[in-house]
Amino acid sequence: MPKPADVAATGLRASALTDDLSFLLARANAIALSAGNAALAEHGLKARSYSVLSLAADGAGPSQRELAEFLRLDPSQVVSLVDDLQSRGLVERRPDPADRRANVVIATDAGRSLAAAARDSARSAEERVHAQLSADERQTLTDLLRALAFPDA
Amino acid sequence: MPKPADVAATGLRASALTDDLSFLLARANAIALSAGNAALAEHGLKARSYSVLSLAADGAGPSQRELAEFLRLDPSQVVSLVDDLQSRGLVERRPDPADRRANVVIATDAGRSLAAAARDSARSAEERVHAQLSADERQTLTDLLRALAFPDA
DNA sequence: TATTGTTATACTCTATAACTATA
DNA sequence: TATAGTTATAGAGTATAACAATA
Repeated sequence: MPKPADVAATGLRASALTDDLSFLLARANAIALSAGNAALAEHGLKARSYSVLSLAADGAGPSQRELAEFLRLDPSQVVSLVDDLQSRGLVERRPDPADRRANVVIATDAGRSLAAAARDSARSAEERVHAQLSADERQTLTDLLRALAFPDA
Repeated sequence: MPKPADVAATGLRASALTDDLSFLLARANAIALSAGNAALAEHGLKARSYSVLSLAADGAGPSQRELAEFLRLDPSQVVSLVDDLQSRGLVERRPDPADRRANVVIATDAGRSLAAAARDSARSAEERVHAQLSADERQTLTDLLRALAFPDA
């Protein structure tokens, strides 16, 4: 006998929203986000700060404007995310020699090792959340989502 | 020659995040959400209020608790969403005869026709956003996302 | 003139706890 | 004792505008 929660959900699962790609995207994202945030919490990170740290650790040396664009954040939000990471000694701001208006954000050694540890936590949480998909299905999903996430590619 | 915006994104597109299912989910959702909200604005709705109205119009007669669960919202958030829709004459709260603690939320005639109009707007916006996917790919994506969105199904 | 980063501000969303009425 | 709805409130996230430094 299903719990009340399941019964309730079952009743609405025949609704039109269940075929709505945007709704499914929102719900799947909410589930992944809360699992991800829970997994990252032990490292003092959230999805946002993790993604900034991860990009800074990747060696591409992104400017804050590039981070804002890639993560779909307002530049002012990037300021406070980088402030936080910098105050914890995880990233540095370096003036871009080619454009002195711009700050290049680079992970410190501590930042790189935290990013690696956080990535492991995030990945194992993700595997738990997506356990009902086969490896093939997960790959297909990743490719399709990438097409939506980067339409101009 | 690509615009600076494209160049910037291209630089980061080789990053590890680009293979991260949770990140792609977040970015695709952000894109779909902003397109959806823009399309729904002409009806005085947002994604949240639209989904509540849509479920109320579907005839299943959900309680507020069922709505909260299905939409992954806190019950107190559902209160204000229903308050707003009710004040505009789009839904009614009816006490559930079987459990007088519970309110069943049902769309009025005006609510049903607004829901239908809003759904058309939302769907054509969605088609624009997802134009680079074939019908087959979109169906595959919908099925895979449904598995993530409703893991217990 | 336009752009990068920054600050300030207001607004929305989210999470929590407490209360009431029913069960 | 537990649950549905409600209220209040604080915190996080989001959006906007304005400014200094630089292009």
